[in-house]
Amino acid sequence: MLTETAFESRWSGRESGQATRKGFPAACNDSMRSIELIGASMSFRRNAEIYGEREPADYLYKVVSGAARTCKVRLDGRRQIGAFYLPGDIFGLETGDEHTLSAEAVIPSKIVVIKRATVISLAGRDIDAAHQLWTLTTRELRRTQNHLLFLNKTAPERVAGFLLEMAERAEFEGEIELPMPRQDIADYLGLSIETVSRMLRQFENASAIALPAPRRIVLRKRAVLKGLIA
Amino acid sequence: MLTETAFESRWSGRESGQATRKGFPAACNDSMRSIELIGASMSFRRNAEIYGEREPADYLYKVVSGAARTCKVRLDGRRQIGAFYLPGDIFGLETGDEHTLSAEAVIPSKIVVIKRATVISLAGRDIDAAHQLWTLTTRELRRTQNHLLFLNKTAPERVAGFLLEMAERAEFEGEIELPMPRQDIADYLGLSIETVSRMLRQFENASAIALPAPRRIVLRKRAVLKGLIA
DNA sequence: CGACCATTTGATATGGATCAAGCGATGTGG
DNA sequence: CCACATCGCTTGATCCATATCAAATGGTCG
Repeated sequence: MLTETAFESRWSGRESGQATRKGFPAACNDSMRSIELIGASMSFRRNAEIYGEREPADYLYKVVSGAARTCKVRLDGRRQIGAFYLPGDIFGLETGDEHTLSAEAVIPSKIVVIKRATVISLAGRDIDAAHQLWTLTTRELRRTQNHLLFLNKTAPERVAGFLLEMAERAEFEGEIELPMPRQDIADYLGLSIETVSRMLRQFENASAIALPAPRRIVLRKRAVLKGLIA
Repeated sequence: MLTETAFESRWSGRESGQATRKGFPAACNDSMRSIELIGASMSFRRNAEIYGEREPADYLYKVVSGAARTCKVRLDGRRQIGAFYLPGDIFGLETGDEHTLSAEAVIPSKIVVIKRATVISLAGRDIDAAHQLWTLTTRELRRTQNHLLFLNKTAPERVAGFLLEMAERAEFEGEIELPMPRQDIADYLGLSIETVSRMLRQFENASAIALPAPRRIVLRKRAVLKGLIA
């Protein structure tokens, strides 16, 4: 099956020529391109830790293939996911000297790593690099603010918002391949997996989406979802 | 009464020599000091809008006295407060070309305003200015991430976290003068005013705090509050 | 085929919202 | 100087959205 093959090549680790992703500001794929030149490429297995909370923030990371998440786990086991990073996205700059969140591979992933000091020292000499670094940070800030905003919405609003966000970042708008399990979505949205599941079912019953497989979501009526996010 | 006088001078608009605030990284009061030199000072009445959502983000702002909040109001009237800014804090850089949140004065406030283009062009020439701009953005990002983290906690955790955060920024740790009404706290924490009120009462019953006046909070047992935030 | 894991589905519990007074300051006009 | 209105806050009673608990189902891989 054609789509299944695409899915496999994109998410399962046998990445064949990391696809250029659509619907993404050019700057994001292009800025800090130098990272790929100077950085080292590393592979991570599913759920492998990329860095831990409180570890010194010595590196920046760029997703080549696969997907990463940042998160904070609390004593009682509750977990908040800070963000998901897809191919082309850069992460690890969220902080001062040490990481405030840990990072893990959602699925088998290739990540390019570069010393933070190199970037910062480059930014100290090259005004363009400095500007790129700032742009990147600003983008991260906007994303975080946006995330913050949906945490005081209702469950349907959160899930609809998540789907629309993923659709914008997806290779083909209108069809989403989710790299992450329901638990990750739940922890990102501050809901239980059961509620996430029920909301998806509800959207499907309203024929706003179709669910050919748990990790595959087809957006049928974008307007219905948009109407939900208030 | 001594403390009452301090309160008045700080929050009521007859600001006498904006106090240097304690417990705050030096960089925060010092960075972008130039703003005060080149910027224009403006006064805002209580609840006056400083800028609106979707307005072009042409300026940066620094609180001289008083307090500001950023927020987003939804169709149904629900409101999420993004952050509070106290004297010395800079805001308005959260975004790209237009503000994603609006900003208002919490109480009568003096705000210094500087053209964003000026700052950005300065940063384009001066590597130090660029670095300061980046530092400021990073700090904002960290604050936002931290805020994000408490939105999936329980009500007591959120309120305790808020008190500890305010205490750290307060002039005198151990005694907090809140510039904002309960509704603002509720909208910042994603709770109802009733719940905020009940949590405060609960902390008072546990003698973790004292409430000599609604806007005045004395921290008696910091450890109890810290224990609550999990 | 069988075991395991992720997901879905159903039943019940609960934290916090909402609804509805009451209360205490602050300010205003008589 | 005091009655009274107003506003912000608190308190109590009830309700509801979502969590939690408990199976059942389905998909994947050895």
